[in-house]
Amino acid sequence: MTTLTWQSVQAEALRRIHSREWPPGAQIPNEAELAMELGCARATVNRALRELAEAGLLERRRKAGTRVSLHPVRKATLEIPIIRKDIESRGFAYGYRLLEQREGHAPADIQIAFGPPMRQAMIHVRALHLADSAPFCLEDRWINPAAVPGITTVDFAGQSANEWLVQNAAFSGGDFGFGAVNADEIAARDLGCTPGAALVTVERTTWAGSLPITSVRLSYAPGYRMLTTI
Amino acid sequence: MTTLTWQSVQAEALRRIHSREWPPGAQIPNEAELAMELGCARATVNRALRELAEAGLLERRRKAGTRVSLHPVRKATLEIPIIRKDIESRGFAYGYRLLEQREGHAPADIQIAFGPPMRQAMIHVRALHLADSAPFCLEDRWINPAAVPGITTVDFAGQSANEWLVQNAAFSGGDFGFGAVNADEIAARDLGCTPGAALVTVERTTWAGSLPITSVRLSYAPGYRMLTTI
DNA sequence: CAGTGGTCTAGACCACGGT
DNA sequence: CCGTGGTCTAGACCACTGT
Repeated sequence: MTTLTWQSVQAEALRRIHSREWPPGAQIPNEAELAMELGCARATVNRALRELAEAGLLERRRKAGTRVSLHPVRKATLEIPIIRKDIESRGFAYGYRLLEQREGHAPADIQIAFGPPMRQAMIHVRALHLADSAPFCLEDRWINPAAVPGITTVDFAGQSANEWLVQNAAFSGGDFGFGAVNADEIAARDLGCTPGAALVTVERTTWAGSLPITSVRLSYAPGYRMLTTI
Repeated sequence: MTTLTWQSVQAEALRRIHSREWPPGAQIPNEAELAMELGCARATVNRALRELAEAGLLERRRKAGTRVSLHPVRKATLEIPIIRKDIESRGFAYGYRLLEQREGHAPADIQIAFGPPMRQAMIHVRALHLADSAPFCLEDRWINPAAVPGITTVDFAGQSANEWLVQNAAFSGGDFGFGAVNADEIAARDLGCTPGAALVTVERTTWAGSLPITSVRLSYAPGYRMLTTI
């Protein structure tokens, strides 16, 4: 007998879901029964179904068993690469230009994102990422110097704050937001687009435990799209 | 002795990564060694490290062992709820209005998204999703009737195509993209915003195997943001 | 209380891919 | 070749939760 892989068990479960053999809302056999029916160990069934549950196709609860989701919440995983990698993977040459680096006090919306008011001056960095010499992405970043010792002496003219922080500041997690804005005069000038153009914006605040490290807002040149599969 | 959970093994691994005990780029002990050191089974170590590898923090290769990623590609998971659920979870009352439903031939960009040219007429649906009676999201959808038998007789005035399809068309996967556009005259009128306003757009094409089912473009009213954590 | 999923274990075999 | 991760198995105990 050929031993089943968890992938084949998962494929069989997907087939039954798609064929309506297990219709939406229905309860499916429990792990022990499936293992016996398919001829594999329960752990294999568990591995297969666990992933489907994580993907939102199944809902599992102890004692209540496993059901096919009525309203599957599709989950798309976005990869958040370093901007340089993003540009290079699109087949362009990467370029970088520091626009501004100074200390100052963050505007209210950044302070709110950081939670407790930061009394210390923060570091403000504005930079432009280029793809084949064309503006690709405008970076507007605030860094909490208290979270990153030694940062006040770093010059971000040669290396982007993005990459420096990845290598020098261990972070444990972050918030991530995504939206659209009309380019203001300054962004339009830096990105070489018309004022009012619709820009994709990505905002990210990263933390080391409960200590905010940095908050960055990326504005992408018009036409930028993020792609993934579900 | 208390048995370790895979979560605690994972937490210990994360601690070593964040503390630079396992610095970026370094090779870490193999599974058998870690299992012995921590006092658990190798399968437990495997489960813990596999998830970290999936998250992009570790890179694992047979024979070569496991290394801490130099440039961790953070992966953010976006949940793609049914629009009604999205609106309700934001605390608004959901409303829906069908704007247009007819048969016709899709524009070139949709046909390209669908791959092989669709010779049969497709169904075009335009609808508006409302949050507390205010326009929230404009839906522009093309449906392949060959993939969804019986759809030509469905009236989407009462139920959104979104929900009808979820319940009646099994799909196996899809492409997902999002970007930003300036509202054109029509979108501005339907969404009640000014022409030129920056709108978040989500485009999704879903498939049943290799058969395209539907391609939808959602344009969200100004101010919409998608949020997640990494 | 009892059924179900969640997890751990010890051992085994195998696939991949550096060397 | 052979070390390493990937996976399967059979059995066990436990945590949660519906009844």
